[in-house]
Amino acid sequence: MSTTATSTQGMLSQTAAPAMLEEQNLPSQLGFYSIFPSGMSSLASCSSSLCFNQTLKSLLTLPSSLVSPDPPSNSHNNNNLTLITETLLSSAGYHKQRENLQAPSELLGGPQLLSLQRSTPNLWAWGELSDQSSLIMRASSGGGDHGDHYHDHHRHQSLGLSALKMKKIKGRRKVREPRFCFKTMSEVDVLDDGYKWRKYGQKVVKNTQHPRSYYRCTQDNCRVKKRVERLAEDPRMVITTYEGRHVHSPSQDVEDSQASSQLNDFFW
DNA sequence: CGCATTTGACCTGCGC
DNA sequence: GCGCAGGTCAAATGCG
Repeated sequence: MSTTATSTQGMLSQTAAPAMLEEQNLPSQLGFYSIFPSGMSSLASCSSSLCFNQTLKSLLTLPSSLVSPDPPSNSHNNNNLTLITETLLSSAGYHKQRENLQAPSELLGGPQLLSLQRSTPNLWAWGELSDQSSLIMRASSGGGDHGDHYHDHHRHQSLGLSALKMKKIKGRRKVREPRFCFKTMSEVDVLDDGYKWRKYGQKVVKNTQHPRSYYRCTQDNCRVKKRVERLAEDPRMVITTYEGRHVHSPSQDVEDSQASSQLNDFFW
């Protein structure tokens, strides 16, 4: 089902034209940011893939210190994405417009190219990994999800980790990598973001027509994952959720790597 | 033949 | 405690 988008290799330069950014209310109680490059207020005026690439690559090349405070000062108030968007947009010449919040129906029906979503409230706090067992977990999994935890469990058992210690690990709240979402209008599911991904699962989510696909970065030691699904209310919209930070620069064609090298000094 | 994808099974978390 | 749903694994399969 998934196909790779034709590669559009435009980088968003530091002098990019300003855009409008709107925060909108959704039924999910999550804040969505929609980015409209200047002069491109409708889908017809811009290739969605191009817009996606431009903005996403800029996001992916932000200094990690700006992307994710580690740990965040308030684990119950995840503002990582807000920080991402505001920092990125100001540095890239975008500006934000909070006025005229749109209703959900307008959001779904209106012209939009790409949006960012705040991470869900991160109840799996960052700041609580301070003891030895937690450090083991983090070092081995990179602070992974429950799947990594599951394998860490077996790994630790094989290494002879005491049952008491395992119980201590299991009793801890897990750590989640920083996450953010893009909502893109696109015919293809997997948009080119400069990184190479391997699909490791697909799941039909309840009450949705379209399956959710799970991808993992193919780079060794890079544990970044992404989920790709189509919006139930509007199958034209693709929701891409990134989790984690890349520990390498994007794998790209020669000409593209040259074009993007300026911003790839910082990667995650 | 090697690598990517598919897909059923399994595990964990969460709500009731 | 139980059942459900989401997320991941890994063997099977497909493809270049």
